[in-house]
Amino acid sequence: MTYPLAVLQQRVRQALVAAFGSDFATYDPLVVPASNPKFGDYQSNDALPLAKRLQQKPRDLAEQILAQLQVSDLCTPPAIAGPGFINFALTPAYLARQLNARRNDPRLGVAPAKQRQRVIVDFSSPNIAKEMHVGHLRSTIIGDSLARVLEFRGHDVLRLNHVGDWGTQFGMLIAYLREVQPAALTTADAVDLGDLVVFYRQAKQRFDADEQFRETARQEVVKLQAGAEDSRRAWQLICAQSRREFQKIYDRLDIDLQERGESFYNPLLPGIVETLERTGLLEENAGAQCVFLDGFQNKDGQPLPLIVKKSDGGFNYATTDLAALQYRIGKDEAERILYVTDAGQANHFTQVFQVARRAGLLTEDVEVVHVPFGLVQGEDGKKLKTRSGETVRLRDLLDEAVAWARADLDKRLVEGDRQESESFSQQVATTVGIAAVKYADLSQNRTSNYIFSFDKMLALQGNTAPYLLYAYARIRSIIRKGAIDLAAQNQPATTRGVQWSVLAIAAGALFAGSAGLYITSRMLHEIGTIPFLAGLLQLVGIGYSLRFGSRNLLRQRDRQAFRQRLQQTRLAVLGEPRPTPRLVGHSTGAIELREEPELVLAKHLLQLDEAIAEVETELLPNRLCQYLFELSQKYNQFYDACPVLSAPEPVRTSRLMLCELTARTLQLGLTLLGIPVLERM
RNA sequence: GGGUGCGUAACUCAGCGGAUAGAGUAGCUGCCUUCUAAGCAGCGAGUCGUAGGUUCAAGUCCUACCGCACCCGCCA
Repeated sequence: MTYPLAVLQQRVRQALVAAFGSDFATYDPLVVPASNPKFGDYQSNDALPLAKRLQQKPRDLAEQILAQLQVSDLCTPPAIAGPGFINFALTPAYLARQLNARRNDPRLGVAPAKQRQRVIVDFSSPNIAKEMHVGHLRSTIIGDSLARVLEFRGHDVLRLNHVGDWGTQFGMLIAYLREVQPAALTTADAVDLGDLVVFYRQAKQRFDADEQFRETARQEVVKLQAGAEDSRRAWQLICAQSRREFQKIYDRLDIDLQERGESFYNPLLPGIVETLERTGLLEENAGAQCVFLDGFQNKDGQPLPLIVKKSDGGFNYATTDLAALQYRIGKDEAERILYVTDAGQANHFTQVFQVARRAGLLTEDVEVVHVPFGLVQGEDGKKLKTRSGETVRLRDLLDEAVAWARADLDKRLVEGDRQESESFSQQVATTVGIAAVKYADLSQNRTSNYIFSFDKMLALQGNTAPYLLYAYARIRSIIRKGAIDLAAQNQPATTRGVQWSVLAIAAGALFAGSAGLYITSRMLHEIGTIPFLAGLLQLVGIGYSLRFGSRNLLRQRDRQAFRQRLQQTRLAVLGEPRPTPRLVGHSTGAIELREEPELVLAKHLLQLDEAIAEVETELLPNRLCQYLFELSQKYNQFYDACPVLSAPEPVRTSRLMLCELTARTLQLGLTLLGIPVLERM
């Protein structure tokens, strides 16, 4: 099962070899979707650039390619047009065959990557003791989506939350904590994060205003780094409080993330400086240990240093990033590392990567990519600053999005004279609101700045999540009705649906099983975070890679089980009368395509792999959004023009199956964006 | 001053060296006795910042300039 574009590329390559020799065996043909539907579905541009190389006119070359081209099994006879384009139009029979072949494939024909890689996606990364705000939204949402796509393609993905759990701000926080709430140093849960944010501000005020306090704070950092018991305890307390609050956000957003903060790399920092010393890169400047960079200058044209050890003896973030790189390559065995952070850090990463290369920490076989995204700006076009006091908290943003969606739903319920349960309304509003927030972010090219606006983000028309979810819900509605009819006609009553009691038992078993898995995987994880024990494990011969693999397996099964439970809860809450039988397997009919909207929809369904492949290589989730939006548009056009349930057989069954494939494609795509679907809305 | 990114319809943005540059919003006009109208069909809207260059072909690549934003030695 291969997608049309890949097949055509292959055929063009074969034709080129036949026409011009084996030099073209490794040539990458320029086959692309047609620029305009009137030219067909795909076009080859290969004749044009070859004109120079082969000293012939493009149209003549096109003729020769055409003479060797064998595509009669999928296209109408191709035609040469314009200066030398070759246009392809897929036949309805081929489209139908391809779609039929995908009906029982959960991957919808999207093949796993040929070369599976171990990929680290470093994203989200908020700072401890601060609240997550809109600035974290982009990293979190984009990073999650990229990780999902890479996982779907079969890569071994490690999602790391590089939280800011270390650094000078902790000196300030601990010093202040010691001053105003000494009880917190000994009693658990004496403060909560709501207070902690205020607490941070107060500490900062104190820090800015009082020279003496600044000195105390500095000493506190030294004590913490030296491992003083009570300082460490205060630090852990602050981290734990913060972590709990972050987790609430991640749960709401359905983000799976493994915390491994900056402090994790602390033991490796002196080694990094030693390595730099040994490789002769380290220089002292004004009391600081630095590496002077190639191609970076300061205002006076002097080489710019990357400081790895401050004059006060402390390390800073560049050192931590170098250590993290070393660990991720050496211990995690990463082959590709993605850093999903704002574009403002581009310089920093270029510098760190440069030093890492020169020091031999980073070798050619590892790909490190800074995946930048634009700023979150206010309506005034200025950056939304953390300390402005005007920054929108993520919590509030999500609340507001949900409230907005709820108001809209309530209005629709009144207008449509519908009665729905409170839990239904809550479920729909929550899903739609959060989906809207995610989609608004993902659907934009991440490199451009993002003008933050409730109005636009939560608009429920146009290229938005609600539009896609609505298209999905409409399809499911048809399928429910159509499938039930089909069942009444064709199926004995005994096979109808699943008993709720059976479901309940299954859910219970799943829960128990996954809890067990969770505990096991958690233990393995905890062991792994203690370097000594991890080393011991290696000694016993388990081996790091084995551990990594098994943990991922467990995590994946764990996740699947959780998702299934969630799905069941959703069904129950949404009050669906009975589980919807899948069409696949119920019907002996096949997809046949006659009407134009059916063909247009079919062709688009067969471009899913192109969209996914683009996200994987370009790391731009907006390409997938664009694909899904166009798919929804094409489905809605089909919906308008082609009645499904009232159509005579075999058209009815064929269209029902087309609906089902569209629904599954939408669901898969949205899942890869981190957005769940709704059966009804 | 140096660096990075951006500049496309009234607004928000897509755009992969290829044929006549696309969506969505907002505005206007139609379409619900028929599968969910959060929908569909239609209309208007452009010197792709400016000027050069590379190329058979440039919104896309290169150079310069203009404008905006961000980064630039001990924060991350």
